Amino acid sequence: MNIQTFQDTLQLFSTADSVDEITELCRFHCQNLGFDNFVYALRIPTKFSEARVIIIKGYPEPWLERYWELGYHASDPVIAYCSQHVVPIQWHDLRLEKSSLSALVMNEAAEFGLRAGISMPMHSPRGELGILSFALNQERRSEACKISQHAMPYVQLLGGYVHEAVCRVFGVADPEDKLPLTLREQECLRWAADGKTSWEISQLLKLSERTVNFHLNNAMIKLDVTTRQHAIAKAVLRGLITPYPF
Amino acid sequence: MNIQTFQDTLQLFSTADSVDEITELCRFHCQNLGFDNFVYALRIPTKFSEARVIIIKGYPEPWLERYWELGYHASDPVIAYCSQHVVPIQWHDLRLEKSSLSALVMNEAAEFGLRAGISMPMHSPRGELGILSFALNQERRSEACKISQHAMPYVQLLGGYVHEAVCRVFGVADPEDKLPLTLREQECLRWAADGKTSWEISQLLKLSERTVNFHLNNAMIKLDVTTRQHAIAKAVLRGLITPYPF
DNA sequence: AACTACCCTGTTAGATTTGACAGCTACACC
DNA sequence: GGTGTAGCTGTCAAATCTAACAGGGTAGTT
Repeated sequence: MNIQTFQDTLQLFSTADSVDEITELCRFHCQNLGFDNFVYALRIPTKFSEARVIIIKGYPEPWLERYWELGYHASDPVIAYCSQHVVPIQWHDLRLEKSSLSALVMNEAAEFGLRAGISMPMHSPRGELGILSFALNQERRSEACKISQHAMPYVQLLGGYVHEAVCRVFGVADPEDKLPLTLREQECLRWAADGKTSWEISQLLKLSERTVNFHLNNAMIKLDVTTRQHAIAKAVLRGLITPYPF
Repeated sequence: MNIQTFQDTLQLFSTADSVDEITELCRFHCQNLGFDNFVYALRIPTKFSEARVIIIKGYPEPWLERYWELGYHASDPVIAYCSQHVVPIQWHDLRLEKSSLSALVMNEAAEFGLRAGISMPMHSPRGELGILSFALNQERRSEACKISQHAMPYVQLLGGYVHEAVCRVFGVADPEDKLPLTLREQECLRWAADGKTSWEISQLLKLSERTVNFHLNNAMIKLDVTTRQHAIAKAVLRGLITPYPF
């Protein structure tokens, strides 16, 4: 299939309005590109509770179950890569340290028939992270490389359209409650995330130390947490604050 | 140029390490795709409501000047579209209301030789927004449509690589070479980011409270900070830890 | 005038973290 | 055997944060 024809099929995602339709389209492209399995996972930072995860399944069910049960998402090198980049990666290009948790996850995946593959990260405006992956149960390494290499541009293109379709179907585009934090709360949090103590922040903002604690406390209440660490992790993850240099 | 050859040329962005190199590569692709002008703009959120903007120029200078002077970015329909989407748009597909500010901007752009075009939005992990645009000074509308249509997939692919290159060159979110946190350090940090106290973490990991503090202290030393908050902000921003589902 | 949202400040007690002093085991590598 | 790295545990004092009790203000809306 040449690129223009491929591009035309992508328009189908614009009209898909159910999970099943999207799944079918993905399955089609998966086969078409010569892969055995696919999965698309979307992480949506939610209000004050935890993140919400949506999955379009085309992976072996036993693996997905094991994956979530053992919390492999925390060590998955693909997720680590995707949360930092915007272009696709072939799994064999991931730099893994031997006998690391990351390597363990990848090895176990291989046992479930996910031996090689390619993943495309998608970031959207409100911090959503989507990952579209295609996998091969291919023994021969050179063959797998060839297929992955060839699929690179197609997967990158697909990523955007799958992402938009899923976001649309699940109504992710809610612009509501964008900034639950007031200006002062953001300022104080940002400095706290920069390692400043309450007293130091009070000097920076020319406030009393009590006021700084007041704002930070309000921020913690709004974020539904009880420590500054948790508040900062949450705020950073959903882009509510952007700590300075580093 | 077929898609595989095109994909190969994209790898050049990975090694570009100056604005000039990136500009040259963009200029090449601009001509190659049949366009007259291009521009890539990257908006990096810094403080609250403030932002840093980086521009790779391939647009008529007088237009860029006028654009910034009159604050057109506030009414630019391309920016409005790009801040909400992840797939490219052909300008003539933008829904404009007559005699709106948006229409005014587009009309004026046309007077500067930017009559038709296509733009690709790029969002990255920490809220950066990149927009890669190619423009045509083409009188005949049908001709322009054809070129834009054909360029769609190429521009979408280009977007990711230009974006990564610019972010790398300007040190946006540069992880200054991964600091290796040990397994235990990551675990402790992850739980701390989830609002757990040292004692709670010790129960979760079946360690003594002292040991948890020991690991967290080591993590803080490696990250060159003096508080847990700072350590967590840094680790989260660099993707060293992933506190939430995922 | 009442209500709301945001901002500012004070005190106190108890929990938690930070930084310093110690010491121990296990494994890999040269 | 020595060296390095990673992991584990202890005590103690000072710094810092959390949570609770207070109180004050401005500005804009209904």
